[in-house]
Amino acid sequence: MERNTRQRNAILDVISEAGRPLSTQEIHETGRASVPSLSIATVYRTVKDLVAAGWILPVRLPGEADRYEMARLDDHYHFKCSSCSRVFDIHERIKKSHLLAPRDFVIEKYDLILYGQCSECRH
Amino acid sequence: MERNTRQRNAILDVISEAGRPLSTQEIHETGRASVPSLSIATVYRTVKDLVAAGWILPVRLPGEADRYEMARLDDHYHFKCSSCSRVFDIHERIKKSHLLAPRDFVIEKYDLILYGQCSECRH
DNA sequence: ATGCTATTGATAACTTATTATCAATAGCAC
DNA sequence: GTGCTATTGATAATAAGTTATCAATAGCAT
Repeated sequence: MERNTRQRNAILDVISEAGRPLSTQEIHETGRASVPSLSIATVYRTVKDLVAAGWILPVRLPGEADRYEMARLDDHYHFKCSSCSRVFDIHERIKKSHLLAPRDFVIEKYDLILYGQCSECRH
Repeated sequence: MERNTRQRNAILDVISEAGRPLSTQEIHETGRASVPSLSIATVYRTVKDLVAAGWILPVRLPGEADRYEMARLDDHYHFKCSSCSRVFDIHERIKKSHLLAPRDFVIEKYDLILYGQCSECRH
């Protein structure tokens, strides 16, 4: 990541303006608006570099390819719309004391994923 | 699933006695104790049939192959041990009212996955 | 016990996501 | 503007999990 290319700028712009985790396909399609020649290979390469550099984080859902979003410090979880397949960030607080396991298990972290209809699809 | 074979009995026995979701590898390895010739192809075929018949359910974790457990009616969630990679069922109750999303989102279901050290690995 | 055929075991083929390859292109220091 | 070389685009290759193929085997009805 030594040079400042149109492709990299486009990819980081797409991710930072999305406000939700994007798949490599979504990044590719949206990025082509500003760089029509953008290759899926470049998306994968750049995403990999951005993760390594700590700018973005992978969002993993069961049975699905990774999505990516800007690295944030506040913890949050995710909502996947069953209709449009888009994933949204949920910033509502959840009390960790409600996440229970048997007393002899030590909880280090958790993943909470909600599924349902997003505001645009629920009609 | 017309005939009652040693392989199918072994596979269903392994899953029903495990008490936790098993990967196809775990089913294969454990099943070989009773049917040494058991093929991984038979494991996949039988698991597929058992899911279709409603006897077992797939348990999906982010970035991992499906595991399988007996179909149960009570809802529960899962705990994955970061050390031994085994997944356990957690039957502690969680109040759904604590799972929040923006008011214009409709929640249909959720997945909660805890990660940490199981009782055997926490030492 | 026999015969039909569902099932099995071994392995090739496939799938989907991701990475590697390499000639052509384009940042950027000069 | 030049030249060096990092980066790109197109595509082949890879990886891991799962499914298909097919001859050999083994349930089970008779």
